[in-house]
Amino acid sequence: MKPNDILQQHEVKKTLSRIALIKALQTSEQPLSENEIRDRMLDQYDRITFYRNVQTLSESGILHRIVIDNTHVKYALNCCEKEHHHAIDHVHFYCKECGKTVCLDEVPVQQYPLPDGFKLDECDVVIKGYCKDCPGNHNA
Amino acid sequence: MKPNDILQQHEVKKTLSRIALIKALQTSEQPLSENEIRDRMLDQYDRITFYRNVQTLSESGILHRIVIDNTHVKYALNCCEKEHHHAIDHVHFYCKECGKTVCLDEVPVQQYPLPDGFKLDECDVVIKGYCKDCPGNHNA
DNA sequence: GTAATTAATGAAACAATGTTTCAACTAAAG
DNA sequence: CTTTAGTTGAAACATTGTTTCATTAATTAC
Ligand SMILES: [Mn+2]
Ligand SMILES: [Mn+2]
Ligand SMILES: [Zn+2]
Ligand SMILES: [Zn+2]
Repeated sequence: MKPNDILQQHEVKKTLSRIALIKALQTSEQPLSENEIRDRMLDQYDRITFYRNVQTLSESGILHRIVIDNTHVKYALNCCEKEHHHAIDHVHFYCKECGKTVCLDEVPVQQYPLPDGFKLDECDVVIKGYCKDCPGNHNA
Repeated sequence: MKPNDILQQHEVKKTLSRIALIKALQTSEQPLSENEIRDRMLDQYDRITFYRNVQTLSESGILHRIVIDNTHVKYALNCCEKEHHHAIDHVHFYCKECGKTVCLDEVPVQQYPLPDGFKLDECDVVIKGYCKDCPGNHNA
């Protein structure tokens, strides 16, 4: 789907930096870090604008943030089908060796019991391990 | 259990700043942020030492870090019973209104299917919502 | 208890991620 | 084309965390 159409469909203004951001994410099968996106946006990249657009586009349901840990954050386009506003309903995988991150779109987060009176809003699940391209025999 | 005994049992040096850190965490039922710990450590607090001790004590199984998101991290003592080295086997809850964080020690993280060849190392589950003391009627 | 050894501490400087303010600019609507 | 409301980018700042290295404290050997 074309960046222009995605923006129009979600009713946010079509600007050059947003189009470049969406294009950058479309060049990859996997979620990307800010630096990986910067490298793909070339001169259309500005840090402040990037962070603002991440917020706007994530609120409008175009993309989602994946917090691996406090120092690693990835960004991915949402599946075109789903238009949830901020609910990430699937699990994420992170390879501790190569850093590759995968949206496991087919793996829904499970329901966990909460103490009485507690209300659930969202549930983040990040699985860390080693992808099939990485041996990861770190203790063998 | 006394800080001194905890440190001895896990075979790390008994220093003033480590004892003060453990004491600080023991004053609270819930996980604490760095600032909340600082306020409880008074003049025994130093940022660099704090971060180094968090690393050492977490590697030795005395405490664990809870990454709520990239800007909110909490710290909690491990249950005395369990001596897992870095495996957090339980789910965490975070109240979006008051920031209170709860170790749901009785709620184990569930098993999720991974793509072929992928190896699991750890799985972080953070549930965000509203605790029983917070209405959280943010859209009602 | 004292000396020797080994690890921990704290100052300074830095790094990564993200935010706020505000003037200039651009996209969308009329 | 003009207006207007939203977007951009510069500067400065905030938070979380690390690295280096000289000094200091904790443990071990005597
Ligand atoms: Mn995803
Ligand atoms: Mn916990
Ligand atoms: Zn890998
Ligand atoms: Zn609350």
